Amino acid sequence: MRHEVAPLRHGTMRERNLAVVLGEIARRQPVSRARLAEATGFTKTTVSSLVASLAGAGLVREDGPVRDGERGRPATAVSVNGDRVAGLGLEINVDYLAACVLDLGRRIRHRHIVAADNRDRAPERVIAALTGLAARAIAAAGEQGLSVAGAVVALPGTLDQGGGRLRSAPNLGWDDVPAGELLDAGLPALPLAADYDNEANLAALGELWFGDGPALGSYVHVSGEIGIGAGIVVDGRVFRGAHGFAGELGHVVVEPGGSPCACGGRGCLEQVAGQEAILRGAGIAAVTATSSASPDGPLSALVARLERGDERALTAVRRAGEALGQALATAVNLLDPDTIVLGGIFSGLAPWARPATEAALADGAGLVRRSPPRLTVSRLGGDAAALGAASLVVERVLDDPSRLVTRC
Amino acid sequence: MRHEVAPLRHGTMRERNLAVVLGEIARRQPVSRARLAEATGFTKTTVSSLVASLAGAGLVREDGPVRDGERGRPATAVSVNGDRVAGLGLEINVDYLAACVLDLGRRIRHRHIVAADNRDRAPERVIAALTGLAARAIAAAGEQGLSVAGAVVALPGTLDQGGGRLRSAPNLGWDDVPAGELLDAGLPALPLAADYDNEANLAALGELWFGDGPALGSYVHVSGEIGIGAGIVVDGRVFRGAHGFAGELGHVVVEPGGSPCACGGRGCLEQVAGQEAILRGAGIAAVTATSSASPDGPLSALVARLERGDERALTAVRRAGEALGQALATAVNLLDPDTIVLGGIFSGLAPWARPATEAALADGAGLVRRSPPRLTVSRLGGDAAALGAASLVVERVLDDPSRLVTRC
DNA sequence: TTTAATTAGTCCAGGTCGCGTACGAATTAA
DNA sequence: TTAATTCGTACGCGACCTGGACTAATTAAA
Repeated sequence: MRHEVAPLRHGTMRERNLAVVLGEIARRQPVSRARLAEATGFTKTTVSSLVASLAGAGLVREDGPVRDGERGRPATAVSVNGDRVAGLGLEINVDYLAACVLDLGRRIRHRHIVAADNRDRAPERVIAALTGLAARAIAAAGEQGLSVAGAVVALPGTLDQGGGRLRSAPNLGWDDVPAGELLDAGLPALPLAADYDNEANLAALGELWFGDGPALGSYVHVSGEIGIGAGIVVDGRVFRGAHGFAGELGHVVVEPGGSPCACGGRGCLEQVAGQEAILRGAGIAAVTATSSASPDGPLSALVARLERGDERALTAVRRAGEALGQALATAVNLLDPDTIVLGGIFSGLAPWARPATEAALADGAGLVRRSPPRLTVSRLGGDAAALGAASLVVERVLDDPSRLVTRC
Repeated sequence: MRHEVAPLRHGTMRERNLAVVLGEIARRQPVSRARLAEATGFTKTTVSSLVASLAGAGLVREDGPVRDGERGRPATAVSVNGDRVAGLGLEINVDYLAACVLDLGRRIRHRHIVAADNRDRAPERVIAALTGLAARAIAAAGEQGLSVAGAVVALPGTLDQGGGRLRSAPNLGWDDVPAGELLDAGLPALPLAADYDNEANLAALGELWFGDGPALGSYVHVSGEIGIGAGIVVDGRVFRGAHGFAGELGHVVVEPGGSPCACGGRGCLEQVAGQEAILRGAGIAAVTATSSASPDGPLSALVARLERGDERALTAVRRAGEALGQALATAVNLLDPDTIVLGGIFSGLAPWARPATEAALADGAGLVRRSPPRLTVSRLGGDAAALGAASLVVERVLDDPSRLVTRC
């Protein structure tokens, strides 16, 4: 099975070269055409032509003359134009909906989170609520002179590759919902087709652009919520496996023969370190659909107990951290990342869980590599996936601006 | 961190298009230029020009007229020329050296395995022996009119990305050996630079071209020897992780708190299902460097006991199979492959180990995906990695023939 | 047997796009 | 004011794909 290689004609060449120059501008802005020519290897002529196309599409802007070196004619700096094109990120999660708009400079231009218990609500109604949010976001963007190029939607469950069909979302109580179709029907037409992805994958991308950034290298981002997922990012791209189900960290077995899990296995990580398991272990009543109207009610109760030194809570959280470290050690042996990022509930519990996680990680992923990977804690809030989704739109535009450049 | 996108000039376009046409020829051979034009979307003119370049380099051959449809002028079929260019695969392993030559049609033109206990032998001497094998292989290819385009070397240990520095090869007793440099010095100059990779990765590729082929989809290939490694192949390409250490299946923990492992952990898969552990469990004396002059001496002893129904041996092998299944379930949850391929010692032990492996796999990797991946057993012999290495050279030529095409 | 239809491959003009050199523009140093 | 330096553009060139016309080789029908 060979990786499909597409025929290259002049048009494709131009498209790719637009992306090359735009990428270089994004990386070095503000930057002169002369520097771009040096950096890319193109001639100044070619750079000028490409920049002109990009400027025509509003993707790039001239910033006026800038003295670069000591002598000679001053350069006209070119930068990514953050005031014309934007990306829309949407998220459906268990207890909220979120939308955010990012301009091409990845500045947040609009951000709206609506608390709402979506468990066992009809998918159609939830999706209608989301498209409403989307319409308001697009309008808000418009008021700032931004036109939205495309949207990506984060969904909390396993998706069929491509179509955006939500195969199962246990925490939502949804099963085999054609979320992609429903959303395609409800969203306005945009230059780029809408895309759908797992919440864990997009939260991981959010970390790349709004967390520690490129310093992360290749990393595994744990998004612990009621379930535990992991987004695997290699070289700036999400690793999805053959069918898009890669990164199911929650069902790595950490206690062979342990308590049964809904997945059919026994001793899965989720049974030890999932939100419900931790709360149960800490002696806090399990959350029911009705009792959790306030988003992190039970979690803040847990944190309160931890802060006051409650032994039972500490033990439960430490055990969860240890189990997480064991599962992560396995992931490190198989995936060899530079960094592990703890997100979701684990970022809030990190002060108490992290030592155990780090110890277990060092234990299990020691000598094969030189050293275990760095362990960092996410500083992102609940809508990390929406941010990641919007970032993905921005990345798509930067990676292939040709869709927005008028052919001449 | 954006994926580096290289500027595209006319030359690059031509290079890529040569690869497109050559790939299509390889996929459909024998095939007419007219069909190629349809399949690729190029005009007939362009196809003719590209085919002429490829033919000039000896990569492709005209096969004479062939009646394709019912009416009309008969086509001249074009095929990959298997008689001019070849790839060389080399392998250093614990108890043998191997070389093989593959023509562009992936037919084996030369194959030589030399049994030799390389444990604790000086790296320089082993590498000198291998370059001797290589010289003979290149000569044998020459006698058949084949010129060797490049070589890939399989090494049994963890490698630094790129340079071919062997960081550690515990089963060889080698530590931080500049294998790449030594081999570069000893091998004759070839059009393509020599490359180095882990034995497990290359054995996995061997499976792709000499085992079940594309039907495997994305897969994890287990190469159990004294250590246990896994080659992860997604979309026809090896997944290496950030530093090239991905796929260390042997150090996945299957018995938390179990027996200590050289890696610093406890209860690693290798401690339960590695060759030494199985032999110990079956009551067969552990292998020492001197006692294993005959390659699979102790293993065939084990198989003999299994065939005669020895309880102790059966128990050890079943336990190993079960542990392997547990580790693989974890790998499935994280990597989401289509298929698992059992290679190395596990292919010989499959009749006894497989049921336990399959059960454990189904247990741990059940409901998150629709079903656990297919489990198959490799039919390849010991030099799977050498075959994979030579295949990789062939794949490189097919993926980028421009190096061999004389610029005009 | 001739004629029309059909399919394969080549030839030649044309268009796109990057390359290279030359040149004008804008600025600093002498 | 003049020379040096650097930036960006203009214009001709060459690489390479496109498209239509043309030749070649064969089958089906008249």
